[in-house]
Amino acid sequence: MTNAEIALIFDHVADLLEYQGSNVFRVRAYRNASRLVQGIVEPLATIRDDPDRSFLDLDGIGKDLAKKLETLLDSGQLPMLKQLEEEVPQVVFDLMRVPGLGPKKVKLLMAEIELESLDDLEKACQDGRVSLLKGFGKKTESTILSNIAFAKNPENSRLLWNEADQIVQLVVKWMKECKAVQQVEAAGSWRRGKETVGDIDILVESHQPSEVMSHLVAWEHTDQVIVQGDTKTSIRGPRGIQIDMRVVAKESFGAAWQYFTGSKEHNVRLRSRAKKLGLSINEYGVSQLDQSGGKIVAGQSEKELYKAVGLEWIPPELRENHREFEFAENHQLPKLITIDDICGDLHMHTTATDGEATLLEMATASIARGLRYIAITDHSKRVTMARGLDDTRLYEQWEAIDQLNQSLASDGGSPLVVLKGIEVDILEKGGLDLSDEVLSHADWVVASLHYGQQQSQEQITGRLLDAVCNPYVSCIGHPTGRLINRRPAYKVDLQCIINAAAEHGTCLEINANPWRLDLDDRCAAAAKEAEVKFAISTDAHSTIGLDVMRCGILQARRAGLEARDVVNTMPLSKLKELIQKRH
DNA sequence: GCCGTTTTCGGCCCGACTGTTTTCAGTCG
Repeated sequence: MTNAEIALIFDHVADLLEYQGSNVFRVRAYRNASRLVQGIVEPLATIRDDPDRSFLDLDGIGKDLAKKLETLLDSGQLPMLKQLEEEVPQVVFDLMRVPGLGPKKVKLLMAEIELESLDDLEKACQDGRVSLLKGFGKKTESTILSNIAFAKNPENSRLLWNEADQIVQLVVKWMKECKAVQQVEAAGSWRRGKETVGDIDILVESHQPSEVMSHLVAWEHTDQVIVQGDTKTSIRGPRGIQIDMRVVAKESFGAAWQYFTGSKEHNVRLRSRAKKLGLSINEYGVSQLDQSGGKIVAGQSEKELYKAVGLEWIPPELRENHREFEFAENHQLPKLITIDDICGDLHMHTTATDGEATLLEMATASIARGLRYIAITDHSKRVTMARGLDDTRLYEQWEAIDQLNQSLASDGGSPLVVLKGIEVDILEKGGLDLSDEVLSHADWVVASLHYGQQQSQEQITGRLLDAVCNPYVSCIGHPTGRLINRRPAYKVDLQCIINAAAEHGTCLEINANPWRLDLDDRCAAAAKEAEVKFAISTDAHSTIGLDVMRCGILQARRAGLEARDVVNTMPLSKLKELIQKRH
């Protein structure tokens, strides 16, 4: 039983308990446990089998949950879940996912109306049967109806970060045009750089909140007003995404920005920390709990808010209640990598295979973006769909690269060095698509797995391990193969790959393509722990594709990576030394 | 269900908005 499966089970238990009206803190304990387990890369069985370790050492796991973990690992089942599932009909889960319906309302609906599907509820609303129930009215009924329609549309899922970013830029620009607005910042999961964004949070400083609200509502992209109050307004904007806006005064801006950035778990932890210090934090500021009558002691900036509870300012990308509090307390926060640290890009394609731009165009675009070196890594021959390169065509490309480098250098002062690379395919039967002899002449070799993704964990791990151990392989490309919202990762024992990469000095890639972004943050954090080095690469198939580097940077920051963890922050001379050392 | 240099029992973050209530519960973030 994998960690992900266990996490899912705990989350499911939490849903069921919540529906049954169980103690909210008990529900939270299961949710916390689910999150915790999800964040652990090594299999839980490893912890169980280690005599020096115990589940009880995990923060949030007590006697009961430790026992349940054992049961799950031993039997693959949880008797408690079986019991709960018998008590709660399946349709409840669909109902709970409708915005505006929580456990209480769902329970009442289930008790009063015979419901076996979401369609049944839709019909009941249309017939006016829902508005007759106690606590429901005409307004609630029509809200439910439109929310069901919204939930049914598969287009309305979470947006990729860069898709959300485009909308963020639009709405921020619009709000800045409002005269009543002093300051605008985006917050939420967009600011934390999450892979996907469910809604957009915008914070505004103003003395005239109602004018600010009207301005948002009047936006050409506003499809629907969900709520509109004195300090808070929510609308549905482009692509159905919900945009929440809060308006505060200057003295509360930092506190509100912190609150609105989240994550929820980070905020809960922060506020309970404040409480222990005799302080209370809300979105208006930090106040004293004692007899001073709630005197505000901080709130204008995030920095002073964190300082008030004895912490260094924590970068948004780390605010997930993982280890950031421990780091901030001990002045051990990582100095997170920034886009300005990047000197090169070590994974991109050209028209020689499935890229849209020529070698020269990619080089020119890279110079324009301030890069000092790039590696051209087209596909190898196994990737027939992309017209992958065989030995002959690869050598031809390398000759062209030599010539390009010469002409770049002859222009006086070489702005860019192009490395001779290849994205060599990791074959289904094991081994690589090109010989060691050929690979030994490359400057940079990315080894990636594209075929046989349905194989067993043993097979896939074995194939990747062979590649990691090959001295001519510089880096493993997109190490899990997942496509966000489209395709899950292939089955691979990543901890095993990480350990081998650390031992052999092979880099692991953080693929900056917003659909990929693997290694993800938790796996990258585990790899950093093992002292693995990373390459953050765009895998660009066009000149525009080079611009996704910032998405990769965000993922790296979420993993707590620093410039020194990432090889393409190095000057070329040092990078070459590193590659030579492996051969 | 977890947790403890103020606690092994009694806490567990805090506030806005809506609809339907006639003072607030439910939901959301």
